[in-house]
Amino acid sequence: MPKYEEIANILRDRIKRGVYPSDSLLPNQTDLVHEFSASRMTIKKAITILSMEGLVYSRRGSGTKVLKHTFWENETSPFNVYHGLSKDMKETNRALTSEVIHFSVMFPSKNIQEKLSIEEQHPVYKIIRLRILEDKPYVLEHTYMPTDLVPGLTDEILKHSIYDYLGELGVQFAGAFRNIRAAKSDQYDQKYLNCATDDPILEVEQVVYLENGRPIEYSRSRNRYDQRGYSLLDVKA
Amino acid sequence: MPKYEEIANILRDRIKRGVYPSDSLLPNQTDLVHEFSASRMTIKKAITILSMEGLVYSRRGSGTKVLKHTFWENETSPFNVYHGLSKDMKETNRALTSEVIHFSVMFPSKNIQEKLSIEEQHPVYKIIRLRILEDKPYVLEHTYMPTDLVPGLTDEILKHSIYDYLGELGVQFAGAFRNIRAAKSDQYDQKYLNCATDDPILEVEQVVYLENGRPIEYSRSRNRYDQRGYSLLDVKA
DNA sequence: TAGTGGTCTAGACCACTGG
DNA sequence: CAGTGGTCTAGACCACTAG
Repeated sequence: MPKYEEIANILRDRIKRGVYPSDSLLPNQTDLVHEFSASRMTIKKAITILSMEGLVYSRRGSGTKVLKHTFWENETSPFNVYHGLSKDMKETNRALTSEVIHFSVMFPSKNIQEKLSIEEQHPVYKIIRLRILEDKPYVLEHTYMPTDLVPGLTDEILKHSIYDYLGELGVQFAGAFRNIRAAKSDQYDQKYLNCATDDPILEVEQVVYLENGRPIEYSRSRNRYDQRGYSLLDVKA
Repeated sequence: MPKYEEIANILRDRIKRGVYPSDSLLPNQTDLVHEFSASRMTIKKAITILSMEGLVYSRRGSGTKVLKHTFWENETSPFNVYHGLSKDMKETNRALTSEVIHFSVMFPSKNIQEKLSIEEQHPVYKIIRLRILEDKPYVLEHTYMPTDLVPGLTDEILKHSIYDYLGELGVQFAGAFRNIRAAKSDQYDQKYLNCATDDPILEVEQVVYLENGRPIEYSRSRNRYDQRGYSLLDVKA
């Protein structure tokens, strides 16, 4: 682990423990340089991390202030790259199971071709899974993945975690692009998510990219409106 | 403007013009050091910006690759800090008007007190505005702001842009925290957004923070589900 | 093994804040 | 004015990738 991350971890810990209380100032960077035997560039990098997390705010001339973070301190997700629902839930110790509703191989439609940047002859998996959280229907996921990027996908894997399997394959992610919107529930949603005809759906459309820039997943997640939201933190650059 | 931003701008421009095509490699950092007469740390910082924007991806040992960015290249919003709807729309040359439905001063409820980190005796503005985009109802905004942070707010200002006014006051923002969810439309929504009883709503709940860490705005934006979505880009750190 | 990007340093100068 | 954080440099070492 890089030194700047270690320092960021220590400082974050002090903030959470109240060693540096809300509205107080962090020690100035030169002091931190001495404490951690690091260069100022390194200290600065550590503080930048905390600043991206919304924990502190630095201003030229006046110092680095610890912000009140009550609003998001008990958020589960650290707003970072997607590792699949299974991992999310493991971290919070909530039982997640999956029911495979559909699993096939097909040639991609125009839309899927565009989203996954592939040609018409390039086969893809089509997967529909119902994710069940603590015995209640949670999300209905429609997923498309190029077959060559995920060799050996089986029904058994789908019942557990695709992302665990991708981890075993040594796949590395670069990032994801998402669109979030509200939608009316369709018959599929009503049947599997067990929702009323006038219940809305929170749809998250997502393309996940690999390190080499190739899209590995295009999916639409249909979430029960009363079970799932999306949180995000925007920090001035 | 810092040197690393200037360099990032030049590189971004070259990528968008196709001087560095998709899937090709950027010149290595030492070459860029010579071209821009900068240190490697500065070049690295410039590349980090592009990487945060999802334009390139760097890997130790193999170089920095230009990614395909067709999926989000025509996105309007650069996913950064909120500057108000008015500014968003000015940039895309779309006519936005506002109808002030409610404007009053009140003492905050428990919920508002928490969200704005203020006491019960601390008065706030309560504002309800209907934003109309190109003659069609777009968003119904319920907004609360501490009165002392926004002195001299008038009906006239609300008809145009709060954020323009805050700019005049010299207010500086630090960031925002948002929750996004789907919801059923209520009578208010139906009346002002002109939507059907079974039309869903995309609700964005938001707290905007100042540089000094004080929340300046708590709002709930009720968006017509067929007119507005939310896009975001997640990049591996 | 050669070439790449990631990290780190020590020191410098500057812009800004606040008394 | 003194003290703060923001930027920048030149050079160094290391981790990783690929031929």
